[in-house]
Amino acid sequence: MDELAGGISSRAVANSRPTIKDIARVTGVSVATVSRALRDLPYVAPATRSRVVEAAAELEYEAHPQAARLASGRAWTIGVVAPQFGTWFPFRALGGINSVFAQSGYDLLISMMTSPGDRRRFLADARSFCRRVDGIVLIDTFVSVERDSAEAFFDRPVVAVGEQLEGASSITIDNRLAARRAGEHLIELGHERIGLVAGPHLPGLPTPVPEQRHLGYVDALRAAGLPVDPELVVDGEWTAAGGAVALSRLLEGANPPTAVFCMSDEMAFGVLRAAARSGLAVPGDLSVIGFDDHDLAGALGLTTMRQAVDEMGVRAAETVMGLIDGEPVANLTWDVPLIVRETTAEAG
Amino acid sequence: MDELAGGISSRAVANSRPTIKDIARVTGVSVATVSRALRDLPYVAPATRSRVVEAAAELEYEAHPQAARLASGRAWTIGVVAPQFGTWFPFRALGGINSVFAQSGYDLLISMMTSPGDRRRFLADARSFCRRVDGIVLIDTFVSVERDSAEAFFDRPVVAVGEQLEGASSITIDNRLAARRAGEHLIELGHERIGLVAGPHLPGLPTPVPEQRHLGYVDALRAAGLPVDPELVVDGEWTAAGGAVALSRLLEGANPPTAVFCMSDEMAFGVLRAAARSGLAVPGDLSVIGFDDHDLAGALGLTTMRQAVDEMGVRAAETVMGLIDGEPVANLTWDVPLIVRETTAEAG
DNA sequence: TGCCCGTCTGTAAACGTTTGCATCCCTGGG
DNA sequence: CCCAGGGATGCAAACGTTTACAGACGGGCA
Repeated sequence: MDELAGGISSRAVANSRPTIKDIARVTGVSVATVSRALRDLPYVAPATRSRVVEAAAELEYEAHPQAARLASGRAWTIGVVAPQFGTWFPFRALGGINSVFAQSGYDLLISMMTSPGDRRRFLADARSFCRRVDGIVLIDTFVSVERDSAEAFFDRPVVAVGEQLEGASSITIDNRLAARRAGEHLIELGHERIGLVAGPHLPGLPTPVPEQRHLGYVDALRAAGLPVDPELVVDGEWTAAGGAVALSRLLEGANPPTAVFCMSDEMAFGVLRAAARSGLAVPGDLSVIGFDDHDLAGALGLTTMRQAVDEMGVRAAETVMGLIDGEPVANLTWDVPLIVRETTAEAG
Repeated sequence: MDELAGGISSRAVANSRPTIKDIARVTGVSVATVSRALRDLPYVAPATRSRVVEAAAELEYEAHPQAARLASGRAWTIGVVAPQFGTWFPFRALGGINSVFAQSGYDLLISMMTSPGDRRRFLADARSFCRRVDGIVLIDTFVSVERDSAEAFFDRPVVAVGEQLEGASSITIDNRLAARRAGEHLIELGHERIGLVAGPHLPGLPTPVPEQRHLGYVDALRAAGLPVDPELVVDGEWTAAGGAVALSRLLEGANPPTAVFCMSDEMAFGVLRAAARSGLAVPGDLSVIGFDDHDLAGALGLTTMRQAVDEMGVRAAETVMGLIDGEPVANLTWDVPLIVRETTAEAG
């Protein structure tokens, strides 16, 4: 305890930096006026304001955020909840979100759910988390599976990325449609046997994403009058290593596919590598299409469905700030364009 | 203004949740005792403590962090400064750091420097940043280039990842030695013409990393009595795309290399792809070694020097907490083991 | 028996802002 | 000339904790 009190940081804090009181004394106005002047509120005479601002600069005044937060009742903090922090998606989204808040005066409070239990635990005592934030961005949290109303549960403005939630704004993509488009691209190239490297359910994360993309894949086949062969659907574990294994399994079949749609780029990278190892030329012998437009997809020439994650993050950040300022709830669907690169070609 | 005051969030806050005062009233003790009981401080009778804890649970009391922060003078927040947030390294480190703080009661305040100007701007007014944190983790910020003392400048405990800084703890790797090891691995396999795909200086980020790794590469060649050919050193832009271009340039030379050392795995991925495109077998015709052990390196079979970024992040987090609690400054050098996979082989 | 000391508890003053309300002054219209 | 009204400012009460300090109480020891 003593150490806590006497540590480096408290000593530094104790070396009392100037407060608005000091500025008030120096300029001869009240603290109220100083506070108003410094925050650009109305009802401050221009002359007074400039005197205050000058004095603040002179004294090297720095506002004390904790005090302001207590007094104003606003946390000036946005909570971000993201799962599987090891993977690419939430990182990118976080980058986009951060770029907005960095300039807005809001801090970010991040709650990352790495292990299966984390999500349940977060949901269990979300209240203390909510207490410290003014708004919440949910990234692929799939709260909607268990609760239908965000308003009541979080008691804060919420924007959900990846799902729709009653009482919350949302930014989603149409997974089913995007997957269908991916399938159609391969079909248009003349492929008739198309493998699907699917991502499984992650333990503790009740995402509907795999189903939706699977349905889209089936939609494409059905619409083209192609048979749907369950042997062509293999689990890729959402990882590159899993993707590699998945392709080998696909190639073991009696009638292997000439094209493969992967539910994520990371799995597609594994497929690409496994193809090279098996001596299959891509796209000569095998066409491959991914999903995400991962950082490395461009450099590796992977044809894919682009999920503009950072842009979605930026929009999510802007949306939650809007909600806080009273804007109405809105649902946004983000486009998922097909990016044709060099891993897909006409069926041989 | 009215909207701000009347918005969703402030209304929610205004619906006053129970405070320690309420607990005090219910249990019939003073707020001081409640505060002590709830924080497990000594000098509280067991019976009293349990009554308080029960009442808190009953009332669904949640502490108000802002108030505690103001009163205690501690921010209960750690600042993390990271550059180039688009790349793999800082993300991973952040994941490691977060995993520690998630359970420690500290929040994270992240300052990401994306554009070249960001770093200068951060350094210019680091004071307001420092003001709101109890300790700082610097990831590859290279403050040491311009300031020599962290203590004086930041006025907070600092741990630097990737550089050493007077008055701060540090977690670094020996870039020169690690690069030398990479070179030696290739030399041991019998290679004599070894290309170097180098990362350039990033604008606004004065890192000594490229030089160090370049020196290590030269060390290895010199120690083996091999000639150092400047034509074998090419810029790979730190990106996969740049790596691909770099390899093509290397192959254009009169006497192309039989092996390539890349200063990052991302560049190595580009090299791998360019090799495949040129019809070069890896490792048959060309050996490739990277640096980092990127998430995808394992799945793609890349031989590399492992930089255990997440572990370094974890250690950095623990270290900064230790500093806050009065532990002395310490410098830690992390090991960079060689991970042999499938992209390096005996020179043909 | 008296004293000291350690445990437990309460009182009240911070912590540094924000903000509702009251006040004063000045200007312009009737 | 008076009064309404709005701009500019000050006063003081929050905001919800933490913590220094002071008492009260009881037990062990001289």
